[in-house]
Amino acid sequence: MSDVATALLDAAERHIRVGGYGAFSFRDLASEVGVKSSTVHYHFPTKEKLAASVIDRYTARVSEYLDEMFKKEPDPIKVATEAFGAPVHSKDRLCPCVVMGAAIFDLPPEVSMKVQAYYKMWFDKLEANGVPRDKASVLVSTLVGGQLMAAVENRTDAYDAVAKEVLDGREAVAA
Amino acid sequence: MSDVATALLDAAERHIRVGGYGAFSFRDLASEVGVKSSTVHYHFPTKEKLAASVIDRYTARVSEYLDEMFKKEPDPIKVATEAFGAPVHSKDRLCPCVVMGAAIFDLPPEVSMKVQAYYKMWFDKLEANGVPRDKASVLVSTLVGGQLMAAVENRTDAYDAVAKEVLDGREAVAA
DNA sequence: GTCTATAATTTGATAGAC
DNA sequence: GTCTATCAAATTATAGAC
Repeated sequence: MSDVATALLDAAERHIRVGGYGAFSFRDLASEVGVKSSTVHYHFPTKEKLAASVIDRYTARVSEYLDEMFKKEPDPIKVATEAFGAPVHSKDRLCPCVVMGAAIFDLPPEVSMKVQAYYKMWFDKLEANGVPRDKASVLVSTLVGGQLMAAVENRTDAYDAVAKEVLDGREAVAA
Repeated sequence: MSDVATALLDAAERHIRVGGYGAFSFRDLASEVGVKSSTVHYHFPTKEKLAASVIDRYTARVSEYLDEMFKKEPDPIKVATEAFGAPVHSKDRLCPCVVMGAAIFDLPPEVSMKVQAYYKMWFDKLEANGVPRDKASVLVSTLVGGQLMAAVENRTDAYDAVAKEVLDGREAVAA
């Protein structure tokens, strides 16, 4: 992957985190990276492929991050609450798959499949670490909602409250 | 409110539920209602005002619905899980304020304020029915996430599982 | 209130030179 | 690989006739 292609994916991911698939144009990315829009088309033939590449790369990155986390922290609930909290506590604020997930029925097919694959990655990873599929679905839903509401309310601690509730509930079950 | 204006709001709301603010144009609405795009501008001067009117009307509708519900059902958790479940179990599938909330930083100011006002309405209504503000925030987050993930997974029961968890948790706390 | 017509801009995408 | 130049289409919005 060339430096330009990487920079284009970075720029696209930033825009997607803010407003989803419709929130960037080839010219936006080009001007931010310092090339022309035809150069973007050289690296990514269509917008659909570009967005799919963004989510693909993002999924791989989070997957690796989770593998690292699980080596140090055996509690999957703690890992999940921290992972979904990371964008909230940074300037990114929202996961690209939360923003795009809300408009899943409006996405080009390749992109919606990649978004679904991101969540499947999560469910597989949680299952491999002892969380049954149905519990994983509820857990991810809760943290996704926390992320979204922290953005809407513009309060980091709206997410933290959800995370605390999840962690307390786990202890209650474990006890 | 004229019949045409109402039909335009209906059409806009349908599109927003699928893909948010960017998912419709004046021509889309016009052709669906059977008028020309300039007629849409007669009723709503700008797209921002139109979207704001959609959310305004939606908030008022849900507010009335909640008042009705609370007359028959005193348990606010049950009311909330049913209310957020309604779009999931219909062809609407997503609340317009869930879709738009995910892209809150990308919305025109008037629209993002209306979306925030929708959630404030929820918090006020829950507080008036005995749910403290911080608990309300966690509850709404969880149900919003359930709605979003039911769409992503394309399974109604992804929401139902979240709703069940919320209801079971309430009983545990109440016990 | 609704129409025709159009302005001004932006969009995704392509052809072809270098 | 990157550029200039361009296309065809779509967008929000306005002016003015009826």
